[in-house]
Amino acid sequence: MNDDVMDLRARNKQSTREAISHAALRLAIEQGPHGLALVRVHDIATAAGVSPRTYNNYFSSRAEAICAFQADQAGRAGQALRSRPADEPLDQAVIAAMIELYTDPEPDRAGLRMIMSTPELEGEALKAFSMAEGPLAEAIAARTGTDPARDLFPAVTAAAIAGAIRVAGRHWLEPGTTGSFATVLRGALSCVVPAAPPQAPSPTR
Amino acid sequence: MNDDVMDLRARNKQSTREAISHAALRLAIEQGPHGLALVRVHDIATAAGVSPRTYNNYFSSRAEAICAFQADQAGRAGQALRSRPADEPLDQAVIAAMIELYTDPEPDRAGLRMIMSTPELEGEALKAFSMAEGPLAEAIAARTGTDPARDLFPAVTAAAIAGAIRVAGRHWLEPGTTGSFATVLRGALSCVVPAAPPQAPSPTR
DNA sequence: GCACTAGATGCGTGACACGCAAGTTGTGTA
DNA sequence: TACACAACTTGCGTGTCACGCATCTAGTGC
Repeated sequence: MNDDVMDLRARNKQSTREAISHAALRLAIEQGPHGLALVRVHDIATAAGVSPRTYNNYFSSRAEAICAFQADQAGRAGQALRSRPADEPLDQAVIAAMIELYTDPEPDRAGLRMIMSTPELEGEALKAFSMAEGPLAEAIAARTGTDPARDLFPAVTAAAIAGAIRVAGRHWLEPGTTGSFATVLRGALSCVVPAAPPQAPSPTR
Repeated sequence: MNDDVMDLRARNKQSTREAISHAALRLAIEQGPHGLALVRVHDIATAAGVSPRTYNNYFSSRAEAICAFQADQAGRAGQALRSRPADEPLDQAVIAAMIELYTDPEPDRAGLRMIMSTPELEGEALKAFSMAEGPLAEAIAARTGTDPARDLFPAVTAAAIAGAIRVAGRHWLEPGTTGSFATVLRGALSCVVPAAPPQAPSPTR
């Protein structure tokens, strides 16, 4: 996709981006879901070692900065699915790919709880998860030999996968839930991902 | 749910809310997806016949006001599913209920395009669609006799349904798509909603 | 008819996103 | 190595916004 060897510029850019989003998430966690308003842009920028103006060059809202990690991770979903062997059934490939992507390492409970149970972050969190949908749909279409422009199956399945991951996360955060995130995720995904697309493609036009 | 007879206060409140959200959506459509920033709070309030301060008593952001109709509609999804006969298979009930909810009347293309293809509105639009999930999950659990606290099936399916509706909307807006929204919606939903929950409930703990 | 309460409005404040222009640091070339 | 160019950072100024608070208005119930 892109060179393993990035420019110094690109690497600096990447690392300040990570510094900002990491600082934003850390400060948000410190204040908790009810004190989000207390996390000022100035604090995030200072904690990341940049000026407030630079923070705004990278993110146009606090929510975006806080959820950047989730968004980046979701953006890798398509690639994760493509890396599975082509002869694997769709459901098994999806489950294996998503478990690898989302449990290596096991998610940080505090961070996940922050972005998933803070009303002000809800929209941005949904946006982050939905970033997986486009690439996922393409990967599904490629794997199943369906034409995404004519058949809704890839896009719908991608949306269902993103939704299942979200639901799994929410459930995993509930008090009393034992078991690894991988187990929960497998259970959620197996509810909605078929082994193969339906024979009669859904008509679209 | 609530009395058919609302008091005058409640009716006024409801109509003010609708006036504001309607004005917000109308002005947004006038400016188009690329001119959203030109829609000022003051304009919305004036168009709705209230003061800017009152606008803020109802909505805490322009996006929220613009997407209020979608959010309200999504909030009725659970009720729509419950109104289907109890002996109908899950998939047929869901499809019938969602088609009734979302095609009576046929959606307004301009409005739907506005909220679904404007980046600044994306988060709020996703939030609006996701408002269907909670009630839908409860209705699904009730219909299938599953315990939502122990089985992920209802919540995952609800999320998949919301996602399918979203994808159907996006597809229906694409140029070159003929056919009613009902047709597209049926095709999308039939990709992910099973006739019955899987025999072995997904383990959750 | 009257006291009470929910909602509407005006004002003031703190924060934020972003355009602009200047300064700083990395890159490719002679 | 030196230099010209491009990318990135920063400070400043501006317009907008969300919201707390106090006040006024209109609907409700006795």
